[in-house]
Formats: sequence, structure tokens, C-alpha cells
Amino acid sequence: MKQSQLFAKTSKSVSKDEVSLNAKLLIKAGFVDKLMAGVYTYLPLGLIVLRKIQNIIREEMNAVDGQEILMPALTPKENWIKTGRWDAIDVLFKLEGAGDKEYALGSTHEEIVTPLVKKMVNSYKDLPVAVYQIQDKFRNEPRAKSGLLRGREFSMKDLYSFHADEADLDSYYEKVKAAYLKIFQRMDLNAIVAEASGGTFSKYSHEFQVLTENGEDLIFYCEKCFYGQNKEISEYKAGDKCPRCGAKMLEGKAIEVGNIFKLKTKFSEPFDLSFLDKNGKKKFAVMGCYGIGPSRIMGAIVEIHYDEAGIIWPTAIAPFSVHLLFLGKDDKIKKQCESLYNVLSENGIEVLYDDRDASPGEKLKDSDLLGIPERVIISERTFSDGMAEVKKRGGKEKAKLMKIDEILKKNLENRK
RNA sequence: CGGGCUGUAGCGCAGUUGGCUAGCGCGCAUGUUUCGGGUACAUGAGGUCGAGGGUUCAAGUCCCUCCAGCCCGACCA
Repeated sequence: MKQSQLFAKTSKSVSKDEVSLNAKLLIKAGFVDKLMAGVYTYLPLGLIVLRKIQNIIREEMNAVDGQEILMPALTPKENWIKTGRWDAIDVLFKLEGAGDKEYALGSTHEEIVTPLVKKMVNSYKDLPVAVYQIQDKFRNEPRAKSGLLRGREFSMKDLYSFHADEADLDSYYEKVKAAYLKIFQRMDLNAIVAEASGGTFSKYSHEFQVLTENGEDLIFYCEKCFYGQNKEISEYKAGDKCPRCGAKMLEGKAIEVGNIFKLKTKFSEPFDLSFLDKNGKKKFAVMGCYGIGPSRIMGAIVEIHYDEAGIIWPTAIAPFSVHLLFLGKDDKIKKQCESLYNVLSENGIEVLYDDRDASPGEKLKDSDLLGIPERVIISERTFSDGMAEVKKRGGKEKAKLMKIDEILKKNLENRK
């Protein structure tokens, strides 16, 4: 992509009301635009990042036999009445339609997925089954805040699993837990699995917490084995011994990027999601639900991977893998730069090419701000013998000169 | 939802005890200039002063109501 064509531009300053780090950087760099408190537009670069996050999640959900579906965000009141959550969920957005019909914008989808699965499942032979979707959720938060971390409309992946018995739920639950850890690893996030309130159905749910000063949650975690508990339920204090390995427990602020629950039959009972077992006996399906917030992940990653100059995207979710800069005004050199851009692009390398007629300083600053992992500069200074300067964003290594065709070769290899 | 702060050009801000045609910087347009860390100069476009009401000869400025944004707290199924 040519930077001169990019719809969204960077800005030098950002509204003084933006205090949260992720909002400041993402707005300044032109990844998102705020429409109102807790509601954001994803601009081209931001949308690429969001989609990459969602795709990693999608791959890992498919790998645990999740089947992707897409349920409506607009949902009928009756379903929520059935479970008593029409009044119980105070962040539910409610609205009226034609003929006095009432609706809710989905803040979660148990009320929709359970009757859906009921239509497909009659026998123990139909179980287990797991479906998921990646969709915007709506929650009427009394106080949206912290940029992408707590919004009123936000991207969510929600997986629901259905089992013939609790033992099967338990083993699938562990599988999903492992898949979640893999997802966060792939995005360079160190997630701690923390025990949290399990509601009325099981002792604990599990939260995936990423340590950072700007986190909303307080957790206790073991410095060695990373066993963790949310402070809400924890009886530990900093300095206690870890019950698993005996090392020291620490206290830390963290962002919750995922949460998994064993719902058991809480929803299958009201919707009569039942099946006949081997003995022809009617049983309720046993359920689990598993959520990850891609937009919140995007915010969390910025909160963690940045420096004074801007964002430093982890490779797996960076909007582009190479930021190619042309500095100077020599047309011959610019042509060389352009042909490198063409060759890289034709070979499937994701390149953002700064072809703008802007000063070197401006291009370099913008490049830091955008945070693309590798920067390649072609200018008069480096151009002798077809050389270009290559530098990793955020790394400690110094820039090095490479032949232009080596850069191509290296990128093709990296792609494998 | 309670408490606090804020609202003047796209963004950042100034605007004195109410007083004339509402300014500055960035950005934007045009021209010249410069070209490895937001180059310099010139010219220019851009404003319901958050909205409504009130006080006054006169309101960006004072008063009331509302709206929006941010922060702290509560909340987070």
C-alpha cells in the first residue's frame, strides 16, 4: 500500500481528553477514530490489525473443532425473559421496534445460541458440539473508559460448547484453555490464567490476565509458575507462598483479555436443550462458554508494546511487515524504491511504502509512530551499490545496510 | 449512578474587573526554500465561542438548565 493513498493520516497531537495510552497512540497514528465514549471506528490500518487478531483466534478456535457461525446482534426480548436476564443484566441495551416489540442488542449470546443448538441436537450422538462467532457486542457500560479497553460496542469472539456430561465439558474446557494460551502467545502477550468468580455453577471461572500498569483488575500471581487468582475472590496477599509450587505470590494490575466459564445446565434447562442418552434417558446438555475480546486485545497490546516514539506491533498482528521509506528527492532513487515496493508486493510481502512528498523527519517520526516491525530506507545516503538501510522497530540492534535484492530474499524466507 | 474537571477553527491553547472586527501555534491551500529526525519564509482559506434560556446598553466572559468528553468511585452479567 502506498502511504500517499492511505485514507487515515497521522496527527501530531491528540485531544487532551485522551489520557489512556492505547487511545492516544491509536488515534494519533490513525488506526482508530472515536465516535463517542467507548465507540470507535476502525480505520484502514486499525482494521487490518483487528482482522489479524481475529484470524489468529479463528485459526485456534477451528483447531479445537469450533465451527464458526454468525448470530444476529439484534435479539428478541422473550429469550432474555426466559432466563431472567432481561432485568438482571443492567448493561443490556434495550430498544423498541414496530408494534411494541422489544429487543436487546446482544451483550452475550447464551440466550440465542442455546435455542439454536436445541434445533440440531436430539441425541448423545450429536454431542459434543462447539460453535463460535466473532461479532460486535453491545454493553451499556455506565462508564466507558480507557480507550479500547472498555467500550460500549466492541469486538468479541464467543465460543459455546455443548456436552453430554460434565467430564466431557471438563476435558474440552482444558483444551480451550490451552488454545487461549496459544492465541495470546502468538500475539506476544503473556497471559496469566487467573481463577475468578465462577458464578453459581462452578467454583471458578478462569480469566486470562495480561500484566500492565494500566490494567483495571488486580490479581495475585506466582512469580514462578504464574498460578493466579483475581483479587475479587482471592485470600492471598503479596508475599504469600504459591499453593502450587511454593514460590512467592505477587500482586499486579492486569487487563482481562479472555474469560472462560463452565455454565453446566444453567441455560440448557430454561431452553430445554436436552438429548436422549444411550439408555434413552432425557438429559440436559452441559455447556461451557469462552470469550475473548479482539478489540480489547488490540488496546492491551498497545499498552504493552510501545515506546516514547510510538507503537511497536508484534509481528503476527502488525498491519504490514515492512515499512519502506523513500527519503530525498532524487527521481532515479525513487524509481528504485518503487520497483522494490512492486517486487515485494508482487511476492506477497505486506509493505507500506511511504512515497509521500514529505520531509525525512516527518517520515521517520511517522514510521516510529505506526510501529511496523521492519523499516527499510532508501535514500541518496544509502543508495550507492543498490544498498538500503534496514532496522527493526523497537529492537536494540542498529540499522544495517543491505543489498536491495537481499532484502527481498530475506523477506521471502521470513514468510515461510 | 455519586463526586470532580473540562467544552473557543480539524488538533493544542490564549482571551484581564463583561466592551470595538474573537486571537496564537500546529495542520490545511498556493508559491519559494530545504531534504536522514516533524526545514524556513510569504500569502490565504477555515469560527453556531457545546446547546437553550436569562441578566445587561453590551456576554466567549456573569446566572440557570441541558448536552458532550475525561478522571476517581460504584458497577462489570
